[in-house]
Amino acid sequence: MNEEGVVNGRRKRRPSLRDVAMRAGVSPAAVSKVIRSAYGVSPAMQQRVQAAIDELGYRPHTGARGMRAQTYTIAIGSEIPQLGNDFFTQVTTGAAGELTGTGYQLIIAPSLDSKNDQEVLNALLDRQVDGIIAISLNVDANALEQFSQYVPVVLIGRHDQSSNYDTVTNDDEVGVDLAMDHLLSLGHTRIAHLTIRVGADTPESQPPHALRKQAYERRMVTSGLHPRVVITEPSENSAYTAMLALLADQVPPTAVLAGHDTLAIGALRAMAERGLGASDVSVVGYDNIELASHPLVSLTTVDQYGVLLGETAVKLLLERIKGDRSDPRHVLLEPALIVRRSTAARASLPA
Amino acid sequence: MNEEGVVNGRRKRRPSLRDVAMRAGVSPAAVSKVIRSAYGVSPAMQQRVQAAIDELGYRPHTGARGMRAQTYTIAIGSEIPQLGNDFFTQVTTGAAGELTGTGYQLIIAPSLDSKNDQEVLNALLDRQVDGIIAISLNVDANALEQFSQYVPVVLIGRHDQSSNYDTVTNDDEVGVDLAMDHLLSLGHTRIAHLTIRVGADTPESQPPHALRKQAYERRMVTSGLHPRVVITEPSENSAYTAMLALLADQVPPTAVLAGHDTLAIGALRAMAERGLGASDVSVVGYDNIELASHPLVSLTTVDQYGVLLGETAVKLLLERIKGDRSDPRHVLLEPALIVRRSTAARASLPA
DNA sequence: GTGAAAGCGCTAACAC
DNA sequence: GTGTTAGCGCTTTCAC
Repeated sequence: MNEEGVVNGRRKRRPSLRDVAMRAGVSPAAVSKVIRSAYGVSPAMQQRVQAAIDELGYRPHTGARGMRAQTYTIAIGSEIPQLGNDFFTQVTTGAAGELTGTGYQLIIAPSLDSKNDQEVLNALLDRQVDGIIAISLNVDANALEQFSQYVPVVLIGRHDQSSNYDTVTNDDEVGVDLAMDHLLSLGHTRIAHLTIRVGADTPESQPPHALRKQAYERRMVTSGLHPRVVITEPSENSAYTAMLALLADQVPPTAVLAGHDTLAIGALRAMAERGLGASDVSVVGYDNIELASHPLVSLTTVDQYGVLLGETAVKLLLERIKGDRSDPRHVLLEPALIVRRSTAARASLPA
Repeated sequence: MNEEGVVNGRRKRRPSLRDVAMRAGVSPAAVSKVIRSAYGVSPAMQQRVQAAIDELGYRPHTGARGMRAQTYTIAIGSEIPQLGNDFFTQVTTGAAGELTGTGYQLIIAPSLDSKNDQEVLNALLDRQVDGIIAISLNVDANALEQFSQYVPVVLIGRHDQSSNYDTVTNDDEVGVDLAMDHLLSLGHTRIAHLTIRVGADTPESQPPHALRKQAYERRMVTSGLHPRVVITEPSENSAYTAMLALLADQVPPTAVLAGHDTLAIGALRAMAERGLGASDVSVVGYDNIELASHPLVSLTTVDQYGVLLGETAVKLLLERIKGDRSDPRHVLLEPALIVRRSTAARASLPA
């Protein structure tokens, strides 16, 4: 079990390109060409080299490669709490799927908290990744402009209008409209919006929650209704508390549009405690997290198609990496409304 | 916005150690010593070099570093579906926390499916990571022995008894005993075990689900009861279907011990549809995923303390990396039972 | 089509 | 204490 293995902590060296060249009796340059399947190698040479590679079990050293060329590594930067988010898994699945067979390896660089978000991107630059996908990172547009000078960057979920990096987002306006259409058609008029505080952002960096709020307000006004926005912390518990307050109001809403599913689920909990159902107060979320589909929750919500977002992000990166494109793309994908049991026609009891 | 920026796809080069040396008017070796805070640098030298580093915004090139020394990168290898698992997030949080301030960066290398699990580890070797934490990967003990000849490896959640790599696991036997104690004390006797198929493993590689099943069977037998094992696919939906079948049985169980929380939650869904509660059939899960604590679910479950597992794994890796240790460690941590509302005393209705 | 040689950015061994 | 040198593993001219 230990022959040639680890001897008092000293570790094995892997065969290098030189080793392969010597074994095959050819030059290092020839081997390099073969592993890159570059032009100018005879079939015979290809054979000999490949044989040596197989015999030695040779694999290229990514770090060394990265010094002259690429590392064949695409990275997703995100915060650790996001990892548990179903939306994140969807994006990752899409990205990994799109990369299969390309020779690129996907890695995820998690940041412990928002203070380290920028540092994580730096760590990726240090490691010479070929492309970066950033998701819900607390990094402003200026910093992203800087990063994108060194490596192609795609931002997911934010509507920045940068000329140096690309963005892929769902169309929050459409998503909100779908949700509002649904609630209005069910006869609701007192529709409140539960959302989170959004930092003072430049117009460059439009976080989704700001857009959703604007879309909500616009739609309420054009429908001749009064917007009612409730700000809460981004936790289920805060939403729960906020909803309790709303329900205790003199004129409580008959429907709630939540900024995202976690808030919606907090609201549902408050309703459950008060013994209220969907015909009393209808609730719509945003994101279609896994819990939303659970029969005990059954939340009507907007699905952003995370897998598609991930696939698209990778496509954009590969275009830039190959040099096929240098002008920015800002892709907007259509979301869909998933109707479940948390919404129902308005009960015609009170005025 | 574009001065010195990206010009038709060509990207900026970052300052190198040489650039810093020239700027400070010293030798590259001196700069190298400063950034590694090695011995033999005068305070004056340290000052000059640091100033140049700050002015240029210099950061070391990880790939180049890795050619002679380390990459200061620790990697977690896992399958994508696991990312959404709260247990995974816990482990990652623990690992990242333990690494803060050490200069090491944590990355996650996700494998799209179990066929690629070994390939992901190879990709990490190619990238010269300094240590690997493997979680629920479909890689046998032999392969891990091979990998651990090149880089320190810690396996989480499996009870392999390798002499070359370390393991950190919760004590599945204790966990099952805690759950069984609880169910037995509530008066349950017809206790079924819902679990997933486990590959034909060598005795070397004991996957947790095999151990949990064995512990369950042993405990049933020593209690004079008949074990009843139901195998299902590892999805909530399969568990749901399996549970429906169980409930339709002539003599349905009064309690179910699930191999993990997702199975338990599937079982709960089946019960909810049949209008059954905890006093009809009590359900215990394993892992304490976030959803388990949700008031609408409230699942009694075994908590493996994922954060602690992650911290421990990193400690073991750092010991090996520093060369402090070369003999294997196999750490077993005590889990705890979290009692919630999915378990209750057995209703004394039917015989 | 193939090989020799230089160099990517860094560290380690050794002069000074 | 500081600088010089060689070389890690690879790619890339550029001769041949």
